[in-house]
Amino acid sequence: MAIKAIRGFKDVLPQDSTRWQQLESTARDIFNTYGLKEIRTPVLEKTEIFARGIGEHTDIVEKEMYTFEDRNGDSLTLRPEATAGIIRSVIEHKLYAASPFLKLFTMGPMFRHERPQKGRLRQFHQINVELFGSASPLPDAECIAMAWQILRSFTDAKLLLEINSLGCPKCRPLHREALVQYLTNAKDQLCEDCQRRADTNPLRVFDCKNEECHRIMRQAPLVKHYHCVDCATHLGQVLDFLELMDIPFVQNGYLVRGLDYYVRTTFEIKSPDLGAQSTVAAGGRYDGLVKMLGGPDLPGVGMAVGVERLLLLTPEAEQEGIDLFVAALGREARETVTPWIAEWRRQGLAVEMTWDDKSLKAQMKQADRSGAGLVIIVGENEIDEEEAILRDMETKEQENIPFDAVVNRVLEIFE
RNA sequence: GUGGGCGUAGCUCAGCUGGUCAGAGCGUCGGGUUGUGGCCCCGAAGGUCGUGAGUUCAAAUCUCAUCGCUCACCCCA
Repeated sequence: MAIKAIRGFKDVLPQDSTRWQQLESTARDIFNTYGLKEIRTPVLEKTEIFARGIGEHTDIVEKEMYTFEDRNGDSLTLRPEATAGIIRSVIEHKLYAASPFLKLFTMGPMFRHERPQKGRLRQFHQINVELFGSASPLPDAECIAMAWQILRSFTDAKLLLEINSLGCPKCRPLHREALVQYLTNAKDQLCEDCQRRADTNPLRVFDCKNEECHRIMRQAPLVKHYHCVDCATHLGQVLDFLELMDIPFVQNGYLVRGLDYYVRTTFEIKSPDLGAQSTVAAGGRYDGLVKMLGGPDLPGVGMAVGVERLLLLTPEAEQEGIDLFVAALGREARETVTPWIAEWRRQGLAVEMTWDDKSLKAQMKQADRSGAGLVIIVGENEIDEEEAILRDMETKEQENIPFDAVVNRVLEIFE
C-alpha cells in the first residue's frame, strides 16, 4: 500500500455516508424547531483566535493544534473547536447588532493533533450550537435539550447526562484557592499525574481514575459549596427547566471541562457503550468569552456533538435500492432506452442501466444488486416487436408494454 | 509523548514447535440456463505473507530494526 490517508484522518466511505447524511439532516430539522440559523466559518483561522479563546495553558493549545506558518509569516491553525471561530465571525460582522439574541449552529471538521484511538481522530466532526445574548438559564437548558434530542433520535444506546456548574468569576476563585490548599496538604498521597495536575489544572484531579486519588478527592472542596447566590440559582433553574422538558440528568460535582472559557453550566452526555472516550456531546456556558475576543460583553452558551462518536453508537444504515433498472442488450437497444431513462430521471425516478455490453444474465445480476424492484428489458426481440418487458423482481411477473406507452406506464407505477 | 496488541487475497481470517505454507469463507468475474437476478453446483481471476536486514541448506513461520494499524494512558467531541 503505497499511498494512504494520514494518521487520524479517515475517509467516510459510500456505505457509511448515508448515516452521515441522516444525522446532519436530523440535526438540521431539530435546529429549525428551535429557531437556529446555520453559520459556516473557515476551518483555518489565525492561531491567536484559538490561543486567546481556548486558553493559553490548555492541552489543546499547548500541544494539540495543527499550527503552521502562512507564506507571509502569519501563524495559522486548523480549528480545534468551533466556538472561537464563530465568535470571531460574530464580532467581525456584528451579528449581535440586529437582534438581542443570536442562535447559531454549524457542522464540520475539527482538528487536534492527538494520538488516535477509539472515538478519537485527528480530523473529527462536530455538530455545534452557539446561543448568544442571554445569561438566563433557558438557553443552557435548550442547548442541552438539542444535544439530547439529536442523540436520542439517533441511537438507542445508554446515555447519561451529567451537569455541573463551575461558578463564575466571583465565586470560582474562592473554590480554586480552597482546592489548591487542599491538594497541597494531600500532595504526597496523590499519584504522580495528580501532583502535576494540582499545579496545572487542579479541577482535573477530580477526574483521576487512581483509587487513592479518588478516595482523597471525596473529601475535597466542591465548586458547589462555594457557589455564589446567583450561580446557585442559575444552576437550580437549569435543572428545573430540564425537568420541565422531561430530560433525565444527574448532577456531577466533579465534572470539569477542558477549555478555560467555561463558566457556570457545564454538561456532558456520555455513553458507557463507547470505550475510553465516552463523551458523545458536551458543552457549557461561556459568558465573557466574546468580550475577551474583542467583542461586546455578550453572554453565550454552546454545545458540541461528536459525530464519529455518535455514529459508533448507531447501527449501519440500510442501503436503499433504486426505483428501476434497465437491461438493454446491444447498441440499438441502449439507444432506444436512453430517452426513456432521461425522462424518468427528469421526473425524479432513480434509474440505472448497464454501461457495458453485458449478457442479460449479468445485467439481471446487476439489477438485483441495485435493489431495484422493477426491471425494464429490451433486446433484439423487443426491438422487433416494439415492446419492452417490464419485470417485477419480487413476483417475477413480466408484462409486455408497447414502446410508445412504456414511459408513462412506469411513471404511473411510481406515482 | 508513553505502554500493550496486531500487520497473510477487495473483506474476515487460518497457517506461525522453520521444510507441498501460499490457503479457506465471503465478495468479484465466467459457466451450468445460445435472452432473465436471488438459492444450488462448477470454474477463474486476485497476494512483494507491511518493509528492510540477519540466522539457516531452507523463513509467512525465528531475531533485530523500521513503517503502519489498533487499544489504553495523557486529554478530549
